[in-house]
Amino acid sequence: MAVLPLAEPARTPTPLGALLHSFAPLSETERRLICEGLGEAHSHAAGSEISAGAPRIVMDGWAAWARHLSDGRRQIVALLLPGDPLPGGPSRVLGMNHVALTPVRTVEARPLLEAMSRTPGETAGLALAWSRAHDAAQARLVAHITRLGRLSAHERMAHLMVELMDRQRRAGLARGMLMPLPITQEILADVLGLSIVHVNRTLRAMRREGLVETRGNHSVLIEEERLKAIADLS
Amino acid sequence: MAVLPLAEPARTPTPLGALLHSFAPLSETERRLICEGLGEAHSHAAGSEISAGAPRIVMDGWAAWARHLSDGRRQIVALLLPGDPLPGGPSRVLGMNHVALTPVRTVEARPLLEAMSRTPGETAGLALAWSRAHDAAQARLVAHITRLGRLSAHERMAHLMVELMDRQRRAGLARGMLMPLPITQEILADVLGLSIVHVNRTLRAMRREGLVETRGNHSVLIEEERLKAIADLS
DNA sequence: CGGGACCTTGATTATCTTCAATGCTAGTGG
DNA sequence: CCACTAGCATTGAAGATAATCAAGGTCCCG
Repeated sequence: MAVLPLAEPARTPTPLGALLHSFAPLSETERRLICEGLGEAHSHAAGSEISAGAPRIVMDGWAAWARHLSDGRRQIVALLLPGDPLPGGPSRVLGMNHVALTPVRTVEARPLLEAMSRTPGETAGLALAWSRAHDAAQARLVAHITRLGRLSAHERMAHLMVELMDRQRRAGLARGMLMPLPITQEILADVLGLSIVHVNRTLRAMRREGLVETRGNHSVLIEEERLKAIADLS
Repeated sequence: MAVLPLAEPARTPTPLGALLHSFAPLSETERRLICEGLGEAHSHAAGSEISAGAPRIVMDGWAAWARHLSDGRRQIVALLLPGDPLPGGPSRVLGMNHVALTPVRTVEARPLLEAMSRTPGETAGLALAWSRAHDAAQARLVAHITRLGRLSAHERMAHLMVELMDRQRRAGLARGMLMPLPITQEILADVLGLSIVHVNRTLRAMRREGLVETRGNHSVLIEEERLKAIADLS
């Protein structure tokens, strides 16, 4: 049996690298840039607010972009998974803020962005991937609007599960039909615009139908094709 | 009585000019550019789809950015009012499309965009206004998510009325508390994620409370402050 | 072992949709 | 001028969906 070649150092593919690579093929140079050309890291406790003066990237854990109403209601506008950028600028506009949903580790994105603008010739693929990732984030906002406006609770849940599977598969975080889901039902409720009780009942019904299956430590196994059918996705 | 000075030709302020001016003060050169530097015009019949290969600007009438589900349900993601840009690129992504809700007149935006990149020195204010208008559109998407996810039917309607008043006031289309509302209740339902019947009942209740008052030809008079209070807006 | 965070469940109520008519108004062709 | 039609608004009744209220239950951790 041949010994596996070790000349190529085992480069642990980070979620950011995998995610960008899923949007456009990256050269060796670009992949190295993604692994090494990142700024200062920072850890955020679960539940803490992430003040984003400069653009950062989520490396580990889940965060969210949320809006609070004065009576305590909360709507999560977007979930931020490993590999996703945290918009850097006017986050405070309209009562929006970033929250760490689990313990989160982020890094500064500026060095990467500067490298991209400094040597555009060598980072064309990276720029394309970055731009496509941005478009995908925009498309997710639009999908979220449709989900909240026109889908029932079951459909919303199915739709979200499919979205999360796609995103985590791109980032190399899902294996087969199994993916992390490290958030509470209360957070799911704030994403889906439902009450926590109704999220619980919806999940119970879906478990009974064999659509999702909780697998210990904050992971779920999903029946992707059936969920897609329910969510009216191709 | 002094004769009004006529040296300055009466420049009818277009909605586009007024809207951009509301985001950043514009020089005389910039205002002239907005009036004269626009591309080919096109009319679209009510109900027709607007295929946007190149970026265009709505000059008159209301359009929408909509997504259709396979069973006929429809969600309007954004309303496009006079002065608003129609995103030019990947509109077909994810089953999205542009629809004229009333008879609509649009013009090509390219000449204006080219003028901005050709003479950046003379169009700094215009560029700032354009960028802020873009940010505002993004903020509206986020507000729409919160509206659909966490507000009741009454709150949604109030919130939308306040948004439409603000937008039309900026574009010079509202006078006092009176603004155009040239869309059917069915379209309102597709914006707000409600059934047409419930929109009707919600409007009736709001009329009875004196919050809105229909004024003939597709116009409404609103009690802005009370609506803001209902919608949890400052 | 106690406490806290999270999940689960039943009972009740509120909100919203669906179904089915009816009315209203403007445009159309005889 | 007048039926006639189409599109839109309105309303009642019934039913589905989701929220709220109120208890437990489970699990982990100090």
